[in-house]
Amino acid sequence: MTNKFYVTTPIYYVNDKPHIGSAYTTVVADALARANRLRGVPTMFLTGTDENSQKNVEAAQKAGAAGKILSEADFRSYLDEMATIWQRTWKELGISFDDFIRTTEERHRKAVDRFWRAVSKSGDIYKDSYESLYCVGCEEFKTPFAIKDSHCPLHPNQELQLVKEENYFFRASAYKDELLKLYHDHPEFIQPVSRMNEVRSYVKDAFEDFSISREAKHLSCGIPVPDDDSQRIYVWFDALINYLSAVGYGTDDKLFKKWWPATLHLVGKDIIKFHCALWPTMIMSAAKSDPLLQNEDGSPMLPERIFAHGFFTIDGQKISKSLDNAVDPLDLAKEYPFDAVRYFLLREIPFGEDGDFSKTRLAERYNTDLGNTLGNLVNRAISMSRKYFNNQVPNTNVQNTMTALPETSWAGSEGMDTLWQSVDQYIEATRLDLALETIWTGENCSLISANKYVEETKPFKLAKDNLEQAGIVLYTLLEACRQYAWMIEPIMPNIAEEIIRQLGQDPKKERKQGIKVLKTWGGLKPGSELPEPKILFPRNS
RNA sequence: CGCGGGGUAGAGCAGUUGGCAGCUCGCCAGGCCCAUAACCUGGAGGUCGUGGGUUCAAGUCCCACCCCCGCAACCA
Repeated sequence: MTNKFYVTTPIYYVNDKPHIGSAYTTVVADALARANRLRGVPTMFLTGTDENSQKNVEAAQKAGAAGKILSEADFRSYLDEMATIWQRTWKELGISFDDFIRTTEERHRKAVDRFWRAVSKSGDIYKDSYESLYCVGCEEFKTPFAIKDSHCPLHPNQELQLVKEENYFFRASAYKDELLKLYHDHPEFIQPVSRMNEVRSYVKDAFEDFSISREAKHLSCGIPVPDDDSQRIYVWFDALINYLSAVGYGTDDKLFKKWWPATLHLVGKDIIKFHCALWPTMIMSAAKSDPLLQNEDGSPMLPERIFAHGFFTIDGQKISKSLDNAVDPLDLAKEYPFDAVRYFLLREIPFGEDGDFSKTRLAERYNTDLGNTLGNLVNRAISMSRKYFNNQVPNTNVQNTMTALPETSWAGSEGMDTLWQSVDQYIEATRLDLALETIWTGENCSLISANKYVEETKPFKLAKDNLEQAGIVLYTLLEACRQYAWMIEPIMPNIAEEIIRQLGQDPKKERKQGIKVLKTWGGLKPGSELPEPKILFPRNS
């Protein structure tokens, strides 16, 4: 692994505001970014908007007054407005993106220009007259192979359009073998495995050259082809390059060298072909003529990993506007602390699989996992300490708290180390669901174990006849809570900080000490003040 | 021969490299009283879709079959 973490989400079309699906991708990226930052890894987290699409034009048209012709300025202000909405939504949801790229920005245009010229110099762009069936739904030309009953299988009720025009083509097919070799040599390149298989068979059977431009007269947006103003770059060819332009390709070589290649592209399962097949071949080609895209040995600098996550249904049904079941993440944030929604999204769905979103289930998880198990543990530990130890963390010898009291199942500070190891391992594997599961119900020092430890030792009784032991147990619980807070920080940043504050510590100061210190047993100072606890997750009926 | 997902306790779901079938909710019984009617223990409840096969051992691998869900547009 490299010593930096550059993670991306897809750039989103701005034909609508964010819904729970795009929020999911973005929350996953955010949690991974936070986890890496916490671990001291230099992190770049990129998200943004895809603005050069005909779909956006249509949306802008609809948003405007009926019958009014959309002017260039109208479109631009629509894009600005939507981009603002997306950015604001992410901020309200606590998304810690480091950069937000818009494909209408100058820096992107420059990157695309440089990239196109590089591919062209490599001899992989040619002009050809093209007559083919075009699916407006997919925004792509369909090969005969991909057509069923003279319709696109993805959009069977939409007529395919017969388009005949001069276009530029990208010689992707020239890289087919190199691509297959990449899959073979780097099985981790595409995850989960099922997607790798899907992509591989697509490349083997149906991978052809891509048409990468459209005649400008058909489009009211798009980046002009370098040196040919009559053509506009096809939206996908332009969009993928955002991952380069955001880190300085074409504008800032030094910055680019710092961040590229991307560590991880997070994508939805619907766009894997573009990311897993087209994108690497684009780079392979450009790299031949652009040293900036080459590794030291001259090989192309490809992204390290692409992870395709699944889709949500809402109460078992596909997200659809006609059913009006699209869930607005901002609405959810009104009903629950958004940390709770983040927890739900990341805990509920095995990463990479499809999953279901239901408010009932969210309420259940909120009350049980969060309120009963975590919130209650923090609350009872602090309350008892305050009650029996003068509103302080028991002033006990930390050494004595590293092992459990006899005849209990608590695994001690070693168990806590083991828990950290599992958590780190799962985060590394992008399995946040498993990381959370382990923290909650695992063998070693999970939240459940901690609650059990209370039952086994009964500190509320010990306080009466063995105050020293009571102190040991309570210190153990408080210190465990401190560590739990840091374990869940990437997933629930606000709650984590709140727990730290309730333990009488300053989250910012603690964070500065670095992960190694945070993980070390005994970070909580014996005898320090404990403020009155507040309910972390008020029960919701 | 379209594509994809799935069939595991009443409900919702986990089950990495095959090794005594788990989690949450609900239900029953008990304990506890520090805490958010929260916490802990025990119990009932599963022929892991069906039929074959490989293996000392299969929910997990192989083969066949059955059933369910999504695939106009909006849409990750």
